[in-house]
Amino acid sequence: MFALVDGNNFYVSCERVFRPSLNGRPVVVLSNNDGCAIARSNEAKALDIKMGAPWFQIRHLEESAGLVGLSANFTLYGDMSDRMMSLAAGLGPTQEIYSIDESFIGLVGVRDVTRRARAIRARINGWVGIPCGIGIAQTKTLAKLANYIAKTAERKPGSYPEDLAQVCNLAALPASDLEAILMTTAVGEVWGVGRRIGLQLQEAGVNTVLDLIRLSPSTVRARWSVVLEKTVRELQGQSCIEMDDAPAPKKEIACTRSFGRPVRDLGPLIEAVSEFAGRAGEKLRMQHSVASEVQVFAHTSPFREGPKFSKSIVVPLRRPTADTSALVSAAVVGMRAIYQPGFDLIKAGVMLLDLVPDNIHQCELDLEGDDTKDRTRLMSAMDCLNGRFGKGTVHVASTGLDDHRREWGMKQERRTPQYTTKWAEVPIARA
DNA sequence: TCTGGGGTCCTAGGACCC
DNA sequence: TCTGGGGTCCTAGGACCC
Repeated sequence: MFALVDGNNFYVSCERVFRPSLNGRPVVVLSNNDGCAIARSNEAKALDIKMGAPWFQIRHLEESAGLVGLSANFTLYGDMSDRMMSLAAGLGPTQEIYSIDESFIGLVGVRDVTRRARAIRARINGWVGIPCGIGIAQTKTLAKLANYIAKTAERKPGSYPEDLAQVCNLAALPASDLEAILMTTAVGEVWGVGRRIGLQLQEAGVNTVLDLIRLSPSTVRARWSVVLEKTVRELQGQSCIEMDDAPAPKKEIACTRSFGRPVRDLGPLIEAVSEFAGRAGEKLRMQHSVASEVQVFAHTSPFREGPKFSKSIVVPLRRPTADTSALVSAAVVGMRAIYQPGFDLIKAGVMLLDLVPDNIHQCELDLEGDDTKDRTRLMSAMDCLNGRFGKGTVHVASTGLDDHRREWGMKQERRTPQYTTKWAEVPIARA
C-alpha cells in the first residue's frame, strides 16, 4: 500500500501562508523571467488559466478579474517543502520525496490508514499552513489517481463523492463504487499518460480509466510500449513501481536559463555560461560526483520571427572533475566554438554529463604537479561561503560584475521576500 | 514587447565488429 | 547482374513527469 501526499497548488499556497490577503483571490506564480504560469490557485483555474499559460496573454485579467501574478520564489518554496515533507513522513515507515510538493509514503504495517492520513493532513495544514491532498491505494499509480480524486472532489463539489475529498483511500472502497469512479475519470488523468498517448488512446476508443484498466497488458505492450504496459498493470493492482527512498545520484546536471532580453554578443554569453557552469558545479559537488564532459548550448526563441540559431557542443574534460574553474573553462571554450554573431539568443545553458562518484580516481602519470587537494579545499570553501552569505558571494571572474548582469539577467519583477531563509526578510508580527 | 527549468526512461537507427 | 548474419554500443529524439 502507498500514499501520495501532495500540496495543493503548492507555490501559491506557500505565498498565501505569508500573505493571507491572497486567500480567495485568483493567484498565479510565474516561471523565471515572469514568463508563464507554473502554479495556479483554484480561483485562477476557475478563470480557465491553463498550466504554462504565457503571462503576457493572461495579464489583462489583473484588471478585469483581480488576478495576482507573482515571480517564483524558489528559495521560499524549497524551505516550505522541507517542513511539509518532514511532517508527511509521519504517515508511514518509508518516504520517497518525488518532487518539491509530493511524496510517496510506504504503508507497510500501518493500520487505520485513512484516519491516520486525515490526522497528518490536519497537522501539515496547522503547522506549516499548506493544504494537502492524500491518495491511498494498492500501487503508486493508483495512489496518484486517488490523490487526484481527493483534490478534485474538494475543488469541484459534485465531481466525486464528498467523503473522498482531501483524503481518498481507493483500497477501502467497494468494487462497484470504485468502478463508478474510474468510469467518470478521463484516461488523461492517469500518471504516465500524457497528451500524446492520451490522444492515441482516445482514438482507439479508450476514454476512461476503466477502459484502460480493461485492456490486456500484452495488447498495450504490442500497440504502445512497455512503459504504458507498466501503467496498466499498476492500475490493475499489480505493483510495478517500487518505493525509491534513497534516490540514486543524478546522471546529468543542468543549469539553463532564458535571458531577460535577447543577447547578441559573445561577451554576455560567456558571462552567462560561466555562471551556469558554476551553479552546476555546486550541484555536482553536493552529490559528491565529478563530471567527464560539459555540454553548452544556446538558441534563439522558437516563438519569434527572424533568423533561427540553435547549437550545442560537448566539451570533454581532460579528467573528470568538480572544479568550478575547469568546468567554467570548458563551458567558455564550448560557447566560443558554437557562437555566431547576428542572432537574438534568448536562452543558453550548461549540462554536466557522464557523472561518476568523486571517490573513484583514475590514476595518471603526474606531469604537471597535482594540486587536486588544494583545489578541492578551495571549492569547499567557496560552497561554504556561498551557503552562508548567499548565492554568488564568491564566484569566478568570468561570471562578470553585477552591472553587466543586466544584459542577460532574469526578469523578476514580482518576487516576494524570502520570508523563512533570510534574516533581513523575516516578516515582523505586530500586536 | 512578451512563452520555464530540470530531470528520467525507452526506442530506433547508425557505426562498428567479427 | 550479384554483396550475410548477428551482435554491441552509442546517440538523437520522443514521451513523460513536476
